[in-house]
Amino acid sequence: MNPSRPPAKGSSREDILDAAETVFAARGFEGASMRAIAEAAKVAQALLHYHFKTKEGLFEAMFARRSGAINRIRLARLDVMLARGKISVEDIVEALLRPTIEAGHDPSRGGGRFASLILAVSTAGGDWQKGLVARHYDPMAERFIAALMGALPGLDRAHATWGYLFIVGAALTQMAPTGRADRLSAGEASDEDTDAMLAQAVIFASAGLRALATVPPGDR
Amino acid sequence: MNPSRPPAKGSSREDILDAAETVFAARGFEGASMRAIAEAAKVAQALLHYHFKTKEGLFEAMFARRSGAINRIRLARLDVMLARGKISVEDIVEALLRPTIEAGHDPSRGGGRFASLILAVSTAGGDWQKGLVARHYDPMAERFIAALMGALPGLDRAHATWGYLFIVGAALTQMAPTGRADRLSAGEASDEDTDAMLAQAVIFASAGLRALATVPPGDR
DNA sequence: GATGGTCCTGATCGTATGATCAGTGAAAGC
DNA sequence: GCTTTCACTGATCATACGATCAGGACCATC
Repeated sequence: MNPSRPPAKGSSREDILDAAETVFAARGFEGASMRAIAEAAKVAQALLHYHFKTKEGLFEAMFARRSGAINRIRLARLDVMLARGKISVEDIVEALLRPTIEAGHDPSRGGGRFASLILAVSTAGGDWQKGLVARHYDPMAERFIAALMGALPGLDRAHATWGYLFIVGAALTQMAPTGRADRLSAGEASDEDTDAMLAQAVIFASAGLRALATVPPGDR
Repeated sequence: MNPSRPPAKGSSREDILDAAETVFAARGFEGASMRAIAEAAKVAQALLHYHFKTKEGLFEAMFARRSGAINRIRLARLDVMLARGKISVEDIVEALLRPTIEAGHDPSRGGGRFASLILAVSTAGGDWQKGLVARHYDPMAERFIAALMGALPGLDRAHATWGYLFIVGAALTQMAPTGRADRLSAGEASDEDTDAMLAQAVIFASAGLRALATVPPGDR
């Protein structure tokens, strides 16, 4: 019954991570079951525990793999721009947002489902989930916040932080294809068209940042 | 053991909804158990099924109660402003965001935890959860989108929809007290200070909206 | 050709879950 | 005073969960 050739070495581990990504994104951490992931990966359930020990271990491995890939691209883009000298806010925002959208390594759909996962993790109450975000995203976030302050004189640390968080929140919530944009706009906007969404997000966020950078005398 | 006076009639039903709000917000839909909710409400677990039939029924009842209360306030504020004539974008954004923050009816903490819940529901993949958002939020959303278009000539339906969604996404993700703002800003911003956050959000969002309203000739 | 290691499986464990049901006590209606 | 209705409970059900375990297949190395 087993195919005579075992496939490329170590492939089942990646298969599990792929399946975990799909199932976790669709049903959340608690909603996803090890059985469903194993079935999606077409391996025995015990193999998940063999590779990742616990459900949390599997989740973190999957989370680290994908977020690491995205953040490497983000920082690479940022470094290229910084090396070139003067940067526009638009460039920074685009470097921050586009890699997440393009992160879908399955050809069919972009990284929208992973976006919901980040969102769920980053707004969750649990300490473990907070730790995940802190470990895997904070270092990258600090570099982008610094870059924003560099590009916009007048933007202090507090405002740059709020700006960064607003941008990520605004964009992340729109990456999952929920069909809500289509519904509310009577079809004139669509969350399937991630490129159009990103273009609007860049305009929206950049203007918002510039406004935060020019707070009048009495701010708070 | 039972107190001789049964408390104010129908109070245990509200107690259950209160407890459900707390537990669902802290652990998510799948992570929350009927047992934990019953314990928090200090009633027998079977009573939850007596009042709400299923776990989904309980969730929807709790969701409807809280979102209804928030949206009533939102729309009331909007109507007052519309009746007064000219409206600023800032007013609309504030009318949209502040009620959610102030929605905490427990004195200790604001509606931050409920914000995570909306977020989880609105980005979830399940059809049932999409339906929840559509039923309980879309009518209110459409009125605010229309108001935005009224206040900003040049803002068409598609852009107003994106703007609305960006605003809600940006603000909602910052309402849950995760401590992330404090961390990233080295203490100069805090997500405990929801008033400061809201002030920044209004500045950020209003500028973003104005930018979306003044898209040059070649848009997309 | 035995040994050891790695990848992988089927069967099974204890537990926690959502849901159901028969029944209790008290108020309301007649 | 009897019955009906309502709010509520403790006990229990079937199921699905995460995790574990003993072992099998394969492939090196000696």
